[in-house]
Amino acid sequence: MAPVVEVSDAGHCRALLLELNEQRLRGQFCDVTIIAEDTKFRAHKNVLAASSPFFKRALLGQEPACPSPAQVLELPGVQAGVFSDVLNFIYNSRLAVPSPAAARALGAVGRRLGIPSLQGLEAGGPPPRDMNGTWTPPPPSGDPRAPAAAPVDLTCPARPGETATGGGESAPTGGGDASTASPSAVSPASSPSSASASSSLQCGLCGRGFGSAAALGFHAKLHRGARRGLCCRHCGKSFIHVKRLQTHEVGCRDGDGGGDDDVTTATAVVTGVVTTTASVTTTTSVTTAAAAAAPKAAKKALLLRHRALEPGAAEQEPLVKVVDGQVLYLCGVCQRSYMTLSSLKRHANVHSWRRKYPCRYCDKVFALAEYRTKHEVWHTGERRYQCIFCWDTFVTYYNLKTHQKAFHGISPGLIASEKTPNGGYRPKLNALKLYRLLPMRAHKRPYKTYSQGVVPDGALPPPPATPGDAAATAVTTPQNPTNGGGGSGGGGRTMTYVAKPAYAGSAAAGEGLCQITVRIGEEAIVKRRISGTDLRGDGDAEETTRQRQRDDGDEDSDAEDRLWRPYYSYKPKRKTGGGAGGTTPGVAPKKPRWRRKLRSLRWSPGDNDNDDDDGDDNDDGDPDGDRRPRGDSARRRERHHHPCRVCGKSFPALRKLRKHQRGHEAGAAAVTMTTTTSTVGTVTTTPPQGRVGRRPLLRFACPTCAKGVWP
DNA sequence: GAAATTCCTGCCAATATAT
DNA sequence: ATATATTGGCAGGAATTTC
Ligand SMILES: [Zn+2]
Ligand SMILES: [Zn+2]
Ligand SMILES: [Zn+2]
Repeated sequence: MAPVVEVSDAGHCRALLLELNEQRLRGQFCDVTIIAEDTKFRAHKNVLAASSPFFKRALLGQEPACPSPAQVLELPGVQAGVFSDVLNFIYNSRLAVPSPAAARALGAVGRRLGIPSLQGLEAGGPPPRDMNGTWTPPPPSGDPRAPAAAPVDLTCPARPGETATGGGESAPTGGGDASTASPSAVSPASSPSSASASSSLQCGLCGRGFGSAAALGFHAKLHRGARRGLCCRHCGKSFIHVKRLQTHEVGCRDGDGGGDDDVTTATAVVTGVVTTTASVTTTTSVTTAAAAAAPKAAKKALLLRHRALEPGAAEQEPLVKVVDGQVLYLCGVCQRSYMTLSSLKRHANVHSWRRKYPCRYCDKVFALAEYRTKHEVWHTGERRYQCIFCWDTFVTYYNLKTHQKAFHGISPGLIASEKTPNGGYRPKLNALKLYRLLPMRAHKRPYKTYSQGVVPDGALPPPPATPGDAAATAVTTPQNPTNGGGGSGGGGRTMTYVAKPAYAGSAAAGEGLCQITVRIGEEAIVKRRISGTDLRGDGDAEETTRQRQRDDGDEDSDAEDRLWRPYYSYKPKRKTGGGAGGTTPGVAPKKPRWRRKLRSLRWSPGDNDNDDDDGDDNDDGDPDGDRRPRGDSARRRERHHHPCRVCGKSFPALRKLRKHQRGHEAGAAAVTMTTTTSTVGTVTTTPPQGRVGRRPLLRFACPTCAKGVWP
């Protein structure tokens, strides 16, 4: 039967797409993150899946590279700027491509994503019709051919066979809306052909004409940041936040009048600072010849700072000075000095951000690989730090140390290594490790290549291992093979460390709850004695650990190696006067370091929870004004977790936990301990039955496989 | 103000690249 | 194959943030 009224809105599709794009740009309802290079793009799964068979498959978890439905999808080998264009096309059904090279890049990505309209851009060849959606590695990119072409205006043509009411089996592409009518029929943005006619509403960048100021405004917005890599128009520095890019561009434009000889000015300023700093000691030489030029105005300094932020500037030839025969490498941006060139180069990245290290699990990006690694444990919850007294495991070194201080009375200074005035690590010669560092369970990323291009981080790893479920077979290469014992200790020394009772008054007064005997030499022996309260007769659990050579790449022996991992590292002792004082003796008074921490966290577009915070233009010296938002939920969960070792009750703060535990101490006279026995090779273990002063079983971590539940 | 988290840097093993 | 260069993990204190 015929409908009474038929409603149709020719502009509906266009309006819908406009709104979707607005939402994307605001980060609203975004439910997927796409990573291209090191830039993360928030988008809508629906839209992506409707536009690209590859995305459809990947987001359904049907891609080989992505076997499970993903919230985060990485596109190895796709340039961020190119993918930004792809996204813009998907969400706008049109795109202005500025150059033939860009068109080719766009076409290549379009082909791999299976977006028909983009495929045709690639190298002029006929677009491959069938796209199975499988992600293929990027072809070697050096294609110098340059088919001449004016900036391509790519407007998604109507799909053949599509009707105005849609209804194709596959969802329409991002440009599908345009298919409802010919593009020229859509009201707000008219066709490019008609565009040039109305010069009043014409985009100054691409020449496209628009039917309304609003449409033009919207279009212009896409040009501005359009998330197309978010690069500064003046210097090319890339950003993740539009606001930061805009702020930067203002300063960048202002500074650009400075001319080209600013580099020498820069070095002059730098060396000026150097002499000031080094005047205390004896500065012998400063390379990087720079005639002392008159320092310019603050604007110049700003420019200098900005120049230093340019890609590559921070990595340029290092300033070197020699102080007391010691070569120091100076950062040209912040004038910090480093003992090693590699330290300087590593540091330089916090200025240049040439390499970026995005978190696998969230939108954070880091300037150092190590920062990222440390951050990611908050997602995985992996507990690698294991106390050798109680075998409890901890996520961070800090947690371990806090635990050992609180529960075993170990003062950190007693075993701490020396630090250089710069804060660098200088291992104590006889540093005893009273903990054990379990190997990382996360799949190790390949090292970044030398070339400046950032190596894609590879396909996403398998779903994050939950703290309890990783088997020992997942162990990667053992780390930190501090093989000091073999060298010097052949004779075998015995050291005894007596730890205090876990709680005052819990064990017999004055008697150690734990006693560990460490024999140093070829064969390491760790004795663990639980005095007084031991239920097992002699109360002596002994472990023998032998240093072994690593078998690279052998998974099985890796897993086994874990059992063999020495409990400590030994290095020949260097006498320090101190002793039991607690504070590290013999440590030279540290040079006060009034240096700011350089923010290395960045936030991706679409992470709109933080956009409000970004608005602050406080000039705190932070180049990008990054501010860490109010905390990450996962981290909060972690830090709010302070379970009582007696009853297991959790407390948000350690203070409250301690207060609570004092209540236990009154009745702690009857503390009972079981012996935990390990024999190398078979690892027989006595579960902590009825043990007081331990977490409940569920929280007990296996010392060998770090499983959360005791077998 | 204390606790927790992040930043930092010397050192060095692991890895990438050059020869 | 070896030699050299670079990357990243680590300790543990400083700086900063959070409670
Ligand atoms: Zn610097
Ligand atoms: Zn993260
Ligand atoms: Zn412990």
